[in-house]
Amino acid sequence: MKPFQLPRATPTAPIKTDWTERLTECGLNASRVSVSVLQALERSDTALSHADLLRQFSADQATNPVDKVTLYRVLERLCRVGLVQAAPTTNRAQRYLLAERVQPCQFECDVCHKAVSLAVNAEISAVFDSLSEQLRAQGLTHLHMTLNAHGQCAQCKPEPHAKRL
Amino acid sequence: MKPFQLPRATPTAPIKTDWTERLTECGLNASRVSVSVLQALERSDTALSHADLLRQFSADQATNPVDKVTLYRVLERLCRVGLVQAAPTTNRAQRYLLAERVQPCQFECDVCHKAVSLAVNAEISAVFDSLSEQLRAQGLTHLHMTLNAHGQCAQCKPEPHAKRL
DNA sequence: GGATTACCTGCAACATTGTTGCGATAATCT
DNA sequence: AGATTATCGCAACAATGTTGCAGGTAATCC
Repeated sequence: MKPFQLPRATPTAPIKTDWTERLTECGLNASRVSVSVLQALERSDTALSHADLLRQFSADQATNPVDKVTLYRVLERLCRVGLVQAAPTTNRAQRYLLAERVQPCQFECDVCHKAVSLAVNAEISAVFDSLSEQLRAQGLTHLHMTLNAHGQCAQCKPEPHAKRL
Repeated sequence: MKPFQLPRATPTAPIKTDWTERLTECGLNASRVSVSVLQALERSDTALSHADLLRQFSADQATNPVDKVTLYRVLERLCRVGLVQAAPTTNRAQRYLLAERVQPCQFECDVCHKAVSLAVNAEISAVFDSLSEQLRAQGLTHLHMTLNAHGQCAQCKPEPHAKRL
């Protein structure tokens, strides 16, 4: 199984990166680990897994050690308040990215787990908007919305009626 | 954390349930475990996890024993050929259902992982169709497409500017 | 129909990912 | 500064998924 990599995130607007203030606004403490995680996600082009983040932190272990359990809890908190978004993959590895950078439309290969971003046109935006409304009407706080396609990429495509694979 | 439950699947058309034939068409053997899994998914109203299926099979262990590794591999095969669909959740537990029963639009609460199905209207169908085309153009075999919204349900909604949660 | 080949199954051991409990520490409030 | 409460870190654990390999079963070839 080839490694999974989310495509580059392309933020549409500049992100407010005063993490101390944003954490406070969300009712969280501006703690060392929380801020470090947000900064790491901000620096990264791609969505990062728990393991990725842990690796980064263990690199400068002397200056900024982070426990794995703490990291899980920080990520859970950041997701809960909506600053960060978890992107589940069929890979079973959770990946995290700043909520502002969520990719709305993606294709993921069920075999190799490669991801491809799809173009977002006006129709899709309209659908997202109308669904947002439907969600609010049902008392659901909608933090983000994604459209995911699954299947096989060109490399992994099976011959449909071959006797065997 | 409350247990996660996918909503009832509502197939739009009757499913062709001659699993032996369908497996053969896909280039797979109509083996005991494969057929059992497909039948179990067919019987079930909801998407089933690997653990759910294993529990079912161990109930009639004498007649139909299934190894957990075999089950993982069967599910992987069925997903690969597109008969079955894996539905990843933010829960980290993979759930499986017949591809024909995939729910296209869902909301999942990031806190309690409860899922709610959303109405599919003509606009959404149109978007799905246009994306299907875009996928084919890129050499991607599109087996299914889902629109997922995440956030907090009414029960789990945080007070936005409260001092603490 | 028997040999060959590819597919499928089961067991054991292992790897990865995430969780719980609890005492210690650090951030925030007054 | 002192009280209060969120956050952190460690250890142990739980759940989920994977690899390697030996053997079994089904499909194909001659």
